[in-house]
Amino acid sequence: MPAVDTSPSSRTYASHRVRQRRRILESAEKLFDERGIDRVTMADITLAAGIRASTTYEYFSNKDEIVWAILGDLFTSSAVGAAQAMETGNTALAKIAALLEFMAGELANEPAKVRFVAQFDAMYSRHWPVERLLSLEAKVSPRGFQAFSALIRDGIAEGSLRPDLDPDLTMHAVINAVIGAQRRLASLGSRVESEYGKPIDALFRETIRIILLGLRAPEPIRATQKPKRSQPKKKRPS
Amino acid sequence: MPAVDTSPSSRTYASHRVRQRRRILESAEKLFDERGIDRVTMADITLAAGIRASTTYEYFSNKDEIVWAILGDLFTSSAVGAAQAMETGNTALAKIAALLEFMAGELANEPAKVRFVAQFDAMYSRHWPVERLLSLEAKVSPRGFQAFSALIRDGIAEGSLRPDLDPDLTMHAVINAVIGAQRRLASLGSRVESEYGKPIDALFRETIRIILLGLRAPEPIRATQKPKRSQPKKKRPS
Amino acid sequence: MPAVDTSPSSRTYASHRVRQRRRILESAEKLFDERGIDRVTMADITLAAGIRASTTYEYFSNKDEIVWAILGDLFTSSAVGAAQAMETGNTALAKIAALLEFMAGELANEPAKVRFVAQFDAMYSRHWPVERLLSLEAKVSPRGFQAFSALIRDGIAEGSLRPDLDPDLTMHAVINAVIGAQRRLASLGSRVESEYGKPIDALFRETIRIILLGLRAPEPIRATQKPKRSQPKKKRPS
Amino acid sequence: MPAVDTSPSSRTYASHRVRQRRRILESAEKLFDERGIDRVTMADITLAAGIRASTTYEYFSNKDEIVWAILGDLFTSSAVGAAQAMETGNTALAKIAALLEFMAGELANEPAKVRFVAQFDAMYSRHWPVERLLSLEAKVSPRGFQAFSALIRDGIAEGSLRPDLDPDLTMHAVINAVIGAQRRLASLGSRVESEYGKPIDALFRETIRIILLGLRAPEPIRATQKPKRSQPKKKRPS
DNA sequence: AATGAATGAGACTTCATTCAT
DNA sequence: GATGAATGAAGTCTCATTCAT
Repeated sequence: MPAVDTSPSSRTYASHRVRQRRRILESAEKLFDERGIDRVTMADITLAAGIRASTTYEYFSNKDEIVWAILGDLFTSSAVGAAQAMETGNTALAKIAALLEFMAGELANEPAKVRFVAQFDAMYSRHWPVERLLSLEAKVSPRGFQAFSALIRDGIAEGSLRPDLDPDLTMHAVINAVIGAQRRLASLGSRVESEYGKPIDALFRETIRIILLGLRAPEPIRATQKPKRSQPKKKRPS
Repeated sequence: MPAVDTSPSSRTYASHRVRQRRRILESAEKLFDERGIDRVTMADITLAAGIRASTTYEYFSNKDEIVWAILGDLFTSSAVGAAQAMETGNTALAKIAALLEFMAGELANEPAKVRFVAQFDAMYSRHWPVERLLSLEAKVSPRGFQAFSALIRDGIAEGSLRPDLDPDLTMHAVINAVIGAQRRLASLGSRVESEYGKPIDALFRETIRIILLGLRAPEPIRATQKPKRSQPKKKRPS
Repeated sequence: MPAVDTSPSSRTYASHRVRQRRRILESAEKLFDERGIDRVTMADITLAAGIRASTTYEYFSNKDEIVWAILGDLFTSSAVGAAQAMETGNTALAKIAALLEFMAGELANEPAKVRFVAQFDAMYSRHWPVERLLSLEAKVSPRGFQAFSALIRDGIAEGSLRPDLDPDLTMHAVINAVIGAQRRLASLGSRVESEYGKPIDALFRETIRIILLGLRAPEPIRATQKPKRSQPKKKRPS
Repeated sequence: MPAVDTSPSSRTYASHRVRQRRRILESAEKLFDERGIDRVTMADITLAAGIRASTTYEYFSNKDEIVWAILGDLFTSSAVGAAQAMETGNTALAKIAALLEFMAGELANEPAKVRFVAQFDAMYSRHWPVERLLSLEAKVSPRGFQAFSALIRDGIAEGSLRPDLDPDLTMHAVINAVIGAQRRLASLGSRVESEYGKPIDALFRETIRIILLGLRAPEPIRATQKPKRSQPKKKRPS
């Protein structure tokens, strides 16, 4: 991407195309969230974008391409954010905490995006061409999930994580659970508060806290000393 | 399938009706899982059930009714199973463990059912009449979620759960996370193994283990003794 | 019709059949009026009659037969009433007045019946087998419309009707106009009052009055002078 | 039809659209007349118009819209014609005569249009949204029916109409009767001649003649003698 | 006599997509 | 590059009617 004259110079064909494309994607994303992907028609999308249905085909060859494009954007920004978040931690536990915290942020700030991926997972992930999904994920987290095993191993070695964790299993399980929780909360939306009586964010952060408690090494140091006072001081990790 | 006309007294209109209804629901459930609810047509369902499209309307007034009927059955059997499971535990922690274990069983034995509910949550729960959902849930768990708060309180009192848990929050967070994890694994299906390299069941049980570790009171006994030997003995809860 | 045990003895098959048949016809007539003949389904009719759709076919071989049956009843009772009414008059003018008055009564007392025939005229009379219609009408007014010509001739002779009327045309024109007016008022129903600001009955009687004024021989009193030359000169207005 | 692409500037999208729309309406009108509104399907209409069923929905969002469009056209052209006709008369009686004559012309020249409105009145006017009907009528005859009262009053004042007419009632009654007669004759169509033995036009004109005779002031000329006592005595016949 | 069940035939409508302008 | 028009293919649902019980 060598300085595509994105925003500034705007009289070019190229920049116009980019803008139109973005408008279509934004309309689509909004509608997909409001009504569900399968309940949105091409006409809905394009009208909301202020163009005519047939024009859309100048930008996307069909509806699926729109879904893929949105998905790609979402994956990318998620992956970038997650990677950045993990850089902030010192210990393995802190890295994991930062990752989960990043996901809490996504849920709080961009629930629509989370819902979109939730839809995709539930409805399409099993039916759409696997190769394409894989290539999307590969682009996003190049080294795949191998890094996770190393992370757990590091944490055990440095003493921030429980020693009895399975390096090849734990992190996948944690990620899956947290993503699952995040998407479920996003999907239920306002129904969460009306049914559970608690704000979404509080629920999600409690989930994170419990999971981190489950990962953390059980008081390795303090064990030799007076364990009594230990808990009261404890604050939510993260 | 030797005895064809099983079920209640056959040959009656009523029993025939029940059987036909069941056939339709089974066909529908299978197809919904295979293709996604919105990608299944009434004609698909009825042909799979061995009847003609118009006949279906003698049993269900429209497609949504079929979805609701399946959903109702699923909710009911889940709720019954969950309640039974929880009766087996002595401590609060054991009850919770039994509940989560029940969900692991669902995932392992009836992934299609789990996937169906996952679809519903992601696609329809926000768009379908709320009242109906609520009445369904009310029928299923009459006392709603109040019991959860009491459970946590009991656990703290009896010493099986961490004392710093929030009785009104924790259990909701746990349930949400575990349901989220369960449904996500069910939705991803075989992709889990090909991407994570681990069987679904192992991942889910690891999730359960970590969460229970996070809930459990931190080694109240060990504090007075030699902590060294403690972990080796530890077994997965459940 | 040799004393068919219609109402009294009611345990017979025959009487049961007659009652069921009547219930079907009554339900149908009501619904036809409420929704329009083509908008009523067999299921509607039979459910309203408290029987099941398939049972209807024990009484009427199809929907059209129901329409014909209702139509036949209506024609018959109208024809009988009209004939009776006309017997009351002494002069031709009085007979005609009595006939029109009878139609005012129908409109006031049985608007639903009038509307039904209006529907039939507008929608079906041109499309349904003509022979059947004719045979229905023949049964109803055996001598057809020939009697009308004689009536006008009598009226002219006796001096109650204008001498310049065309015996073979006038009465048909009058009947057509009055039936047209009657059915239109019945069809418009409550819209008449809200648009014209006058009750249906008042409008219809004014119509009758004007027509009778148009038919009546002009000023029998004036006969004191020279009546001979007056009418011959008259020409059609307009 | 030499010049095919008549109408406004052809070749434009707009003009094409107008032409297509007209073709659809013409096909529909024809079929509605031939078979009855409810017996005509969208497919019938579109095929008759030389397009495909789905194309119709580019022009009318459903069948009802087609009916309304036709109705609107018919109302408008009728109202315009009626207004023009009434301008030709000098006296009130002449105006009324001109109006009725205009309706005779409609019946003779455009029976299909008359039949369409007859159908609508009988079948739909009571069931379709009243507001829409009213707005249609309002557009057509802005001053509504108030003008009619004035007309009768004028006629009485100038001596062309009977002095004992009710200004607020008579004209409504006349219009209703004549419309009723007109539509009935149109609806019965060829059955009129075969049953009554008289051509439609003759019957309708006889109706007009009688009504006008009923409205006209009785023999103003004969006033050469003693006119004073004649009218006051007159009472409603019947 | 009554009716539950079944269904063929179709009606209306939607929508992604193509194509000529 | 944009778009009006057109449409095939499908989908949901309705209903008069038949038939076995």
